[in-house]
Amino acid sequence: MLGSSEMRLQLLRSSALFSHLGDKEADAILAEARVVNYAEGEHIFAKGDPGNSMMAVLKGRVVISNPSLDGRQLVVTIFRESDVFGEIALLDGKERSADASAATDCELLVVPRRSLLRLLGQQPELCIELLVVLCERLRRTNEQVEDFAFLDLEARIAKTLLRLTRDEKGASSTSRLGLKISQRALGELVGGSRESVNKHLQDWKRSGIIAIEKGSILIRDLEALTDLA
Amino acid sequence: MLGSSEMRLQLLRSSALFSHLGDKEADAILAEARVVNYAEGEHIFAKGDPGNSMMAVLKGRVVISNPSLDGRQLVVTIFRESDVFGEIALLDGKERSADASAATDCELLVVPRRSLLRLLGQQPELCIELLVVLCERLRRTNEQVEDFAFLDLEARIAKTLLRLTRDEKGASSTSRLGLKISQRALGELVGGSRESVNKHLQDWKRSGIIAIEKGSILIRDLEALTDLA
DNA sequence: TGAGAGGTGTGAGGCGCTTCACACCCGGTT
DNA sequence: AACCGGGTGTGAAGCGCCTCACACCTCTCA
Repeated sequence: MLGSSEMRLQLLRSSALFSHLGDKEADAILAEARVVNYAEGEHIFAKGDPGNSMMAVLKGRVVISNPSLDGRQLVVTIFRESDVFGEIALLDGKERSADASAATDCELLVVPRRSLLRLLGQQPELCIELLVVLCERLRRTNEQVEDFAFLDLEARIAKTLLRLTRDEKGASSTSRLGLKISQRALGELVGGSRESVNKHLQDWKRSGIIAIEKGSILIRDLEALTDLA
Repeated sequence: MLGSSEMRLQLLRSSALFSHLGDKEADAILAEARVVNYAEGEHIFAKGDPGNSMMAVLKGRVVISNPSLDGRQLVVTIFRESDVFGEIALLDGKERSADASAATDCELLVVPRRSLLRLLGQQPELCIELLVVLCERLRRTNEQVEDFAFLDLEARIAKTLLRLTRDEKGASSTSRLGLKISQRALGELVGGSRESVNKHLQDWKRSGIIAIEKGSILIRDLEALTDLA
């Protein structure tokens, strides 16, 4: 893997958190960080584990989810290239607050606790950057609480459907508003059963709001969907 | 109000966020911060307002809540002496993410955005302190999402009842495990209707888990309540 | 003294969602 | 070929919670 260090530097820079780092600091991080690969479906860490590192996604997707006592899962977030996760446990030194596993084959940059803490003390810039990341996280999570408290399942499905297509479009400009996701996975995202998800999708199909073909969901009437959410 | 500046300094120091500040820095904050009083029930800020300040509670209680489209309220947190709130909007420069109003008469230290940002750049200590505060917030909010997704109303009521008594005991050591709160307010805390809250409380009263007297709730069987949550 | 406001207790009806059960379709395996 | 696992479509039954409606109690205030 010679010659890949410049590439890694680029990747590191592409993440919002590290974008303002100088060469020296970026090198310092890279020197102490490891690159780790995970295969699709592989476990990265579990809620309750000691959290002595932070990860940046270099490649692939990572699912963050919460397990319930009876084995169900609630998917909290899906992280992609240039996202950073696992900061919480790293910063306060407590347990990991959720499960993380690889949604696709992926490549992660693992930054150990000590390195990052030291750097934080020296780099107010980085520190503030991290504050902003946490703020975004907090806003997103607050919104989730609100959604669960105020919206019914139909609205929550509509909302996450819209969010997912927005995210997809931003990342890789897919030809159309098509979304490939299993209904069970959608259920885990919105906190509902697979069956209920299916019934709402069928309703929408009948009213022409969406179409379903080859296991992927096409949005036909974006406005109607926005109204539902 | 001459002579109160030392007192304010003490109060400032009592908050976790500012506990590690040197005299010089604390003075710097105090010089630019204002002390503002709010009467019980008074509005402090509303979701969507521009957020150009952060507050520390010197005295009293502040309720943070989210409004729904149909006028209901979900109470997210209750802050008390030495807590800090409103950091999110301050840090990322966006709108306030929730409503804040005075649950009791209270006295707040209002730190303007510019002062704090400047200080953050100079004081890595403070910055890291703030990171920890945000982490705690995030853990708490994540837990709320989980609760809404996995627990039924009964369990949520039990859980917040326990949390409230714990918080009370920590602050002012009340003689017994008594908790004075209206059932409507409890409903807003757990995301349920006043009637449903009442029914569960009645159930518990019948089974001897709690007692209700003079509009305040006594916990009789703490263990049973813990099992429910 | 009587009226009104705010908190509490309780039942009836209804809606949304879950669970269970079963049928179907498709792609890969043996 | 027969077979499986995983994703999908659909109905029946049941439960939890909400809304509505109404009664009662207590405190405050005119």
